Amino acid sequence: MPKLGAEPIRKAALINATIFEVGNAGSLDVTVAQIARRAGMSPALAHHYFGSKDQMFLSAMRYILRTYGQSVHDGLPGTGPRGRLDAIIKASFAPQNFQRETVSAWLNFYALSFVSKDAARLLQVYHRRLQSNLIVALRGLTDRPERVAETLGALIDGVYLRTVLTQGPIDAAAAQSIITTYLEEALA
Amino acid sequence: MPKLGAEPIRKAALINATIFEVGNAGSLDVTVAQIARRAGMSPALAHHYFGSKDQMFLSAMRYILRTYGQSVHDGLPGTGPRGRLDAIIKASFAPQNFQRETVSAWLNFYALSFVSKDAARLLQVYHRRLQSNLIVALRGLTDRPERVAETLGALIDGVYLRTVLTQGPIDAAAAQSIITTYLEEALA
DNA sequence: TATCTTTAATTGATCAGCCAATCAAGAACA
DNA sequence: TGTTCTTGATTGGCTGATCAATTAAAGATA
Repeated sequence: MPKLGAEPIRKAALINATIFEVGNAGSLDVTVAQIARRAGMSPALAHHYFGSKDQMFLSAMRYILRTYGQSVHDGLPGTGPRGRLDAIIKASFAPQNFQRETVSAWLNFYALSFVSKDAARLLQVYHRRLQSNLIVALRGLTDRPERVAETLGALIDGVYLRTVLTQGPIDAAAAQSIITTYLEEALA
Repeated sequence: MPKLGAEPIRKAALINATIFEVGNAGSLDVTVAQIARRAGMSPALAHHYFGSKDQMFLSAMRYILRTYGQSVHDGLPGTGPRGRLDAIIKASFAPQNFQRETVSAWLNFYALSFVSKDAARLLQVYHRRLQSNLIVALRGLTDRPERVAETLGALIDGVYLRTVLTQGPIDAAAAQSIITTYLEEALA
């Protein structure tokens, strides 16, 4: 039943399934068959659309990074420098970013980026953009925006990681409050 | 040629090989055969000593955490509260912790801990101990040691992650300077 | 000392099953 | 007709794991 225009739908389903399965397994040790089955199609079709398992991983990673970048961008206009800053922080701790599977996939892709040139490049692009956003937002709030941006970026990553790794329910508010407390000290 | 007392040697070799192979692959998608070959023995022997692939992963993780905990403990006596604090920070950014394979394995185990109860427990133990060390060291330096310890712990993780993910040579000194700058602000 | 027994170390052979990937071919639309 | 979509069948190879069998050391016996 070849409904035309299936490609983007199938690809999206496969990317979703990839993130889910990777998150569920806690590692990249998942099979194309698993992913394809989860996405409701045959393994052959998955290969047809992505060519290889590696490409599926990369596309999933691209999707995750794009989604995050988009959520930052959407909140960005903000009012004044401090508004911009808060928008970035808020986006970083949005509920969607705390979904188990997303986080697990994220971590696995981090690890992958040590080895895969493509993954490393993707990560670097996202990273630089975030950093540049932070620096712009910090101008006018401090006389060393680069330095504060570096610390703030690392702190966001660290707090995010710990929040997510800590067992029990996720407390996004507590996470954000650590960030804002730091900012109050650093911008004072 | 059964030289008695081979067990600890073989196990150590396997753990080393596990970390190396996981780090090299950038994921847990490595085979027992790969690991065993790297450790210079047959896959059967690897199974003989560890029972299963999962147990090999867990043992490798245990080893990494123990090594890190030991390096903190070794530097700990320190002189006064600030000495203790610096010892912990120094240990966290010691050269051994920046080895590619170790970091990659670390990240993969983080991801694994979402799914494996055993891995999660290991991580929690290490985490709590580090946190408690930080709090003790911070007493007398601030009137809210818990709060600062939380931020500091997250910051160490974040800075570590970014240092390691950034392409090019590793600048441990720059990493440490971010931490100390934060401390100067927070303890002022 | 010589021989027997026990035990640890080690592997090759083997298992059923799954792997990623390819391809030819069928099915449904334009 | 031609294009897109879809899969079953198939490929060669690798998977984790088990087990029986071999080797050599240590300990016991005489």
